[in-house]
Amino acid sequence: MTASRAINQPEVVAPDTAARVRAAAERLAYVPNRVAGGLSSRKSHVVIGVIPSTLNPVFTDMVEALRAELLRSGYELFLGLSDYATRREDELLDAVIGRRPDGIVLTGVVHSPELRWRLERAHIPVVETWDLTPSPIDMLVGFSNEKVGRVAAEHLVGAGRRRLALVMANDPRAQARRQGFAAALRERGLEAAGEVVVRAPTTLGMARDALPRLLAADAAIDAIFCSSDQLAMGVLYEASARAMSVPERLAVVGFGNLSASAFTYPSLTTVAVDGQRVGREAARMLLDRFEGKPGETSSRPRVVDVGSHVIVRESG
Amino acid sequence: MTASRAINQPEVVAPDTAARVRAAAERLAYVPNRVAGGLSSRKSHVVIGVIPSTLNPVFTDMVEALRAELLRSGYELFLGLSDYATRREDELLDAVIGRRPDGIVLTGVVHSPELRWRLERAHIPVVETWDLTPSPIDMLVGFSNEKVGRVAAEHLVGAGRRRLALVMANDPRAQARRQGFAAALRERGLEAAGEVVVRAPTTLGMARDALPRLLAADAAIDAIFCSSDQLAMGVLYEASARAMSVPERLAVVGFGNLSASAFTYPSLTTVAVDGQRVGREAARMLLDRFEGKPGETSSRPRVVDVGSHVIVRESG
DNA sequence: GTGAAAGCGCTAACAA
DNA sequence: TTGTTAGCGCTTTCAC
Repeated sequence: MTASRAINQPEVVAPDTAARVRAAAERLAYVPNRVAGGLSSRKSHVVIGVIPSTLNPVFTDMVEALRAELLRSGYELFLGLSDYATRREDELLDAVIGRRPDGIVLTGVVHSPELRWRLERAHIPVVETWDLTPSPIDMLVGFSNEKVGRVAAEHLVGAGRRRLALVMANDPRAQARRQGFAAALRERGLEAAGEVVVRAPTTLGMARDALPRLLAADAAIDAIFCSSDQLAMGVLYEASARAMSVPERLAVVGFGNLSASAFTYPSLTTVAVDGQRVGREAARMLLDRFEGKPGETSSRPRVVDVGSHVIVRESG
Repeated sequence: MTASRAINQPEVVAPDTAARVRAAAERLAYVPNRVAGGLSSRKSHVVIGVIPSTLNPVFTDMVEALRAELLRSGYELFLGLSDYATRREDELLDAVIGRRPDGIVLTGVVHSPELRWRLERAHIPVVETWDLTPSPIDMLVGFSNEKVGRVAAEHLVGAGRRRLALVMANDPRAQARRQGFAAALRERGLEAAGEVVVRAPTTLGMARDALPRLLAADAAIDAIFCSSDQLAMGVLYEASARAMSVPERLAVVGFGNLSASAFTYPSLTTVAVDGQRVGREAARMLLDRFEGKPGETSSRPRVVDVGSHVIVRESG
């Protein structure tokens, strides 16, 4: 017990006792077993984040900010990969909950009912991210994907485009963006001039293939909205290969504002979300909860909408 | 105890007993506490992978293959981010070892001496990846970064290029590629016509900035080798913006063969490594070790060199 | 400032 | 097929 104290709160132990413990620990290359510690104290100092795939760089800013913020308060972040598959997410979260992390950060708000029920019963603080819903499991930091689609449509129509096409991934959040885009067009008496849906995880190549298909259906399309900057880059490359000038002949708008998007040529117009803020807010919500005395209601709101906005660059 | 068995090995329990346990578990939304289970059985069924950053997509294939292969044998993969910083890696690994995972997968072979000592003492199987070293901590699946640089230089010189420049990240593996490149040039009586070193984690923008700097130092450079495809894409964009034709005026070669690299325009010549194989081999080495009876020597070699090769595409 | 007792939730080992 | 005992490595609590 004295050894435990010497390591975790050296100040309450006599200096020479502490020194002796330290020396022994050093000699034995002792690494505390935090599994046992966590089991006993019911505190793991671990948060597990679940993202669909490391392939998608759109989550990078969120993850890095989340990690940095948690770290400052002595929490470690580990990542699980759900592979864009609901079944896989269920399995993964069984493992995650079973590990009793102090907090869980999820991407997306669409989960199986069983998962939801388990998460609620587990009494582990959960932050859902990257989308909005009227019925979050617990806490939520997101934005309206539907609005992202609307904003993109409004921007393109406002810029005089009339034959607008879509290249969309098939994940639920991308589909929400699609819906918003279509709704905004309808309100203006327009409709989409074409659409290609690609399967997540997406690649640049899928987007390159999409352009000729859209053109075959309607050779006069003058704008394309893609569900991610990655897809938009693919369209940009294909346009370049076909010597279709962007933005004169074709406007291209993406989503996510990847760190690369400002530096493509032409640079990419995109609907941006402040990923760092998502990560930071999520971390703070969790940290608030960790510190809160039981029964005390936190001052921090449990739902934050970080919004989104168009960043106009050269591509449209 | 019967409940424990009913959940973990239902076949050894009377059918109706098992059914009653299942029903109760269902009703209570019981999720086994794998922390306690792991503490007791000394088996966590978790492997922790440490990568520098989710930002760098070069590790994606490795991570996905590693995850898939482990999953098939009932192991879960979690990821920790080391941020390209040795100090951070030390802290992170204290947390990792403290969690007593069944295995650890590291990227890179350069670690602090204390870390090495701790890892050895912890008796947790460790696979280092993405590089070679004569003195691995335990197991190793990698390739020679030095050779990657050589191969790139040989390819470019073989293609008639004579004024070769470099855009390199400052991480140890990129620096090894640089050394190999320089050595191969020296052996041919050449030397690098310019070099820009950028700080990891790198961005496309850094590479765009690098091109004018190289050109200012030597306007006649005819080839650039970049330490990653990401940087190479930045150079490609900048060349495009300056209307420098690639590959006629300037050859560009990257490293990593990102999924995007085949689909850029012009498509990117790169030195490729089979990341999936790295992940698969690492997983199998670990699984072999997990299954091995103590004292039994595994049949699988402890060091695998997966090699690297040039993929010639349009950019050079 | 130090220590002894109990227990976190589970499983290994052995007994019935 | 089921149950009992002990203990994984630590922290909580309380006594000294």
